[in-house]
Amino acid sequence: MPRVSEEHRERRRQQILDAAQSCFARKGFHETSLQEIFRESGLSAGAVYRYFRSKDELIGAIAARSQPLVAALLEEILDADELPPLDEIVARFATGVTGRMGPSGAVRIAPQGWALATYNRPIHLAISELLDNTRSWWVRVAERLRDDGRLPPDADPYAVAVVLTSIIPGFILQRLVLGDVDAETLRAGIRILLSSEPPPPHAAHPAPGNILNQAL
Amino acid sequence: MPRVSEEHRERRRQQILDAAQSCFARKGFHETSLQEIFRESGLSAGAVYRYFRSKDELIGAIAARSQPLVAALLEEILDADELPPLDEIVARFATGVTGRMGPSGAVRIAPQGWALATYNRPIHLAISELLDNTRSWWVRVAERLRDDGRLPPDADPYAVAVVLTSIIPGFILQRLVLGDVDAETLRAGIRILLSSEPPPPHAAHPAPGNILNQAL
Amino acid sequence: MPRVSEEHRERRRQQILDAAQSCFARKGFHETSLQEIFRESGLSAGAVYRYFRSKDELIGAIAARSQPLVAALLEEILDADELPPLDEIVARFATGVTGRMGPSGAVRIAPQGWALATYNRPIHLAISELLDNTRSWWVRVAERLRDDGRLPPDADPYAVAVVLTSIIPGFILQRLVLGDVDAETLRAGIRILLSSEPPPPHAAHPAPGNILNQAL
Amino acid sequence: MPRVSEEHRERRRQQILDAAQSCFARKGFHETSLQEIFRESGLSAGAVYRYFRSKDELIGAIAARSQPLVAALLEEILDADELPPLDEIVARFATGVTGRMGPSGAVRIAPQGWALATYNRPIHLAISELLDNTRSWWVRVAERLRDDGRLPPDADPYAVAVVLTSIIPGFILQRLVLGDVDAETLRAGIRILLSSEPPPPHAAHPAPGNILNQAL
DNA sequence: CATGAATGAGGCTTCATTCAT
DNA sequence: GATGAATGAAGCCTCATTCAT
Repeated sequence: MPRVSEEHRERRRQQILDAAQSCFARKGFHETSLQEIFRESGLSAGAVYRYFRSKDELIGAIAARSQPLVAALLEEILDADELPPLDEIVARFATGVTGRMGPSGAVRIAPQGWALATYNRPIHLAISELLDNTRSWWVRVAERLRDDGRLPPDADPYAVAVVLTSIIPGFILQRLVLGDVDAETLRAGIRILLSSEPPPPHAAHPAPGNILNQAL
Repeated sequence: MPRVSEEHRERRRQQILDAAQSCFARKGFHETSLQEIFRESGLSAGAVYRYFRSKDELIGAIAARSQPLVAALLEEILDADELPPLDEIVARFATGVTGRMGPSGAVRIAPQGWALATYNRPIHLAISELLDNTRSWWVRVAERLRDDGRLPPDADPYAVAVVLTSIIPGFILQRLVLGDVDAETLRAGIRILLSSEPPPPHAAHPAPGNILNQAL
Repeated sequence: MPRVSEEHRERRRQQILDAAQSCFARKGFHETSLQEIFRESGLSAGAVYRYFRSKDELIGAIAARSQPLVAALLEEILDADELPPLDEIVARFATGVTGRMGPSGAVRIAPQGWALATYNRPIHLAISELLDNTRSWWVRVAERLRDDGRLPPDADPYAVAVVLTSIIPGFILQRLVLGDVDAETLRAGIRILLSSEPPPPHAAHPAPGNILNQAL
Repeated sequence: MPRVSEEHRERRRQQILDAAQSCFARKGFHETSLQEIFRESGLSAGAVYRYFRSKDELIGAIAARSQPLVAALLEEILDADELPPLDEIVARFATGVTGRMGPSGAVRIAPQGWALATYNRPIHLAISELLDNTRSWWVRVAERLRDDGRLPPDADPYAVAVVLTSIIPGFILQRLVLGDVDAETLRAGIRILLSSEPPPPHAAHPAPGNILNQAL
C-alpha cells in the first residue's frame, strides 16, 4: 500500500506512540520490550522501525510530545483576560494534570521522564525545556499578580515561580504514589498559606546542621 | 567472632551499596550493569551476590536506605524546641536535600526511585512510605504552626502538608535538571507567598476547561 | 511492441545489475542491502523484484555477466592471426583486467565471486566454468606455442596452462589489495623467467616438510 | 571455575577459532551465524564473547592467524642452506598450501579473506601485510637465484617476485574450485616455462585493444 | 568465603521479501 | 507495470545469574 498520505503517516506515528506510552505507563521504559509495543500497536517490528529508528528515539518522541501538551494546558489556564486568584490557578493546573493521569495518560510516565533527564542527555534537554517553559510561565503569572497588587510590590517573581513550579511535580507524585490528593486539597492548602501570618524578617544567618551539611 | 564478622558484613554491604548508588547516579538503574557495580565496588560477582540476591534486591536496598536518611533530616530540622518560621523550615529541608546531591548523593537518584514507584510494587511500597512519613511530619508541623497562631485556627493541617510535601520533589527536580535554584530562593518565594494578600473566598465550583478534563 | 519492450526490459536489467555491482564493489555482497541497491538503481523494491526473484539470483546474474566479458577479453587478445610472445599475451590479459578495475568495475568484485564459489553451489558452477574456459584457452595457446617451437616439443600444454591460469588471480589480488603492480611489471617478470637457466632434471623424490604436511 | 591459567585462555581461544574456521570453510563468513559457532565450539554465547567482542573481531582473529602460518611455511621451504631450483620452491609452496586445504583448513577460507580485503578496512590490513610479506620473501628468493646465476644478472627481483607471488592464489583457486591441479603439475608447468625459448626483445609499444581499454 | 568463567534467555534491530494500491 | 509500506524471521549481542574451583 504505497504512496500514503502524510496524514496516514502521522496517524501511524501517533498509533505507535500511543501504544508505547500505554506500555511505558504500565511497565516502565526499560521493562517494556519492543515486542510488547509491536503487539500493543498491532504493527510489526519493521513497521515501527520505519517511524522510529530506535527505542531511544521512541522514548524521545514521547518526551517531545509532552511539550505541546503542557503548553496547551498552561495557555488554557490563563485563557480568560482576568487573572484568577493564585489558588485557583494552581488548582486548575492540578486539575489539568489530574485529567491526564489515566492508565495510559501522559502524566503517568512523567516521573520516568524526570528520572531519565537525570542521566540521559537528549531527554535532559526535553525535560529541562519543559521545566523552563513552565517556570517562565509562572514568572509571568507572578509579575501580573504583583502588578495587580496581589503580591507585594517588591516581590521577586522568579522566587515565586520557583516555588510554584516546585509544587506540581510533588503533587503528581503524591497523587500517583499515594493516590489520596486532589486539586481541591491543594487549593485549600495554598489558600491557608496565603492567608497566614507573614513570617518575621529573616536574619540571613542560617542554622543547625550536622548531617545536613555533610557531603555525599 | 560474631561481632567483628557482623561489622564486616555491614561494611561490605555499604561498600556495595555505595558503588551501586554511584553507578546508578551516573547511568541510571537499568543502564547500569552489574558488571559495572562489581568493578566499581572492587568485588567479584560472587561476593556481591552473597549480600544481595538480585539486582532488584540491590535497588530495593538502596531505596530502603533513604528511609533513615530522610528521617534523620526531618528530625534534625526540628531538633530545637522552638519551631522556626515556615520559610526557615522549608529552607532547611531544601538545604539538607541540596547537601545530598553530590555526584553519588542519594538525592541524585531520587527521581529514579519515584519513577520506579510508579510501576514496581516493592519500590512503590518504599517510596509511598517515605512520602507518607514526610507528609505526616508536615502535618505535625502544620498543627504546631496552627497552635502557635502562625496559621489560621481553622487551617486544615493535612491540606497544608500536601502543599509543603509537594514542594520538595519539584525543588529537587529544578535543582537536578535546571541547576539554577537554591534553598535561599525557595525561602524567598515562600516568604513572598506567606506575605501576600489572602485570596477572595472561594466559590467552590468554578473551573474552565476543555482539554483539561479530557481523558488520556 | 515486443521489440521495444524486450529492449526496455534488458536496459532495466542492466541498470539494476550496474547498480548492484557498484554497491557490491563498495561494500561487498552481504554487507549490501537490497535497499541500497533500490536507492542506487533509482528503482523501487517491486521493480527490482520483477527482474530478479531474489538477492541470490541477482548475485548469480552478476556472476553470469562476467562470462561473456572474459570471453571477449580472451578472444580479443588473440584476434591477430599471429601469436604474440607469451609475455605479451600475459601482459595483454593483465591490461584487460586492469582496465576493468574501476570503482564499480567487474574485476573489483572478482574475489567475492571466488570466495562465494568456495561454498555456494550455483556460484561455484559459474566460477568453475569461467576458470575452466580460461584454462582451456591457455591450453590452446600453449599448444600453438609448442607447435611454433616456442615451447619444448614435449611440453605438456595442460601443465603450462595451469601455471598461466594461476597468474591472473594473483595479479588481480596484488593490484586490488596492494595496488602497486601493473601489466608491464608482470610482463617483465615473465620475460625474466622465460630467459632463465633451465632447472636441472627433477628427481621426483620430494622433500622436507613438517608443518607442511600436517592436517588442518 | 575462576582464576584460570593463561594457557587455558589460549586453549579456549583456539577452540573457538577452530570452530569458527570450520564453519566459515563450510558456509562462509556471512552465512555462518554465531549460533552455529557456539554449537560447533561447544560453548555458549557469553563464553565466546568473553574472548571476542564481535563477529568481526572473530573474523579478524582468524585472518591474523594466517600470518604466522604463512611465515612458518615460507621459512620451512627455505630451511636448507642451499636454494632448491625455482620449480622446486614453487612446488613446495604449493604442497604446503595443499596440505592446509582440509575441510576446515586455513587455506579453504583464503578466498573469503581476499574478498573481504577488498572492502573491509581491518581485513585489508591483514591481507595486504600477508601479501607483502610473501612478496618480500620472493624478492629475497629472486635475489639469491640471480646471485647464483640461475636468473639473468640484470633480472629485476621485484618483477620476478610479482609473478611468483601471483601464482599461488590462482593455484589455490584452481585447486579449490576445479580440484584438478596439484603441486606436481604446477612444478611441471614452471619447468617448461623456465626451459622455453626466451622471447624476442620487447618493443615497448604494442597493444591491441577495444574492450580492453574501456572503462568500467 | 571469594572468584570469575560460563551460561543462555531475551532484547534490539536489520533486511529480504510480499502485496495492496 | 510500478510503488513502497509492511512483514516477521533471524541475527548479533548483553547481562543477570550460577557454580566449579
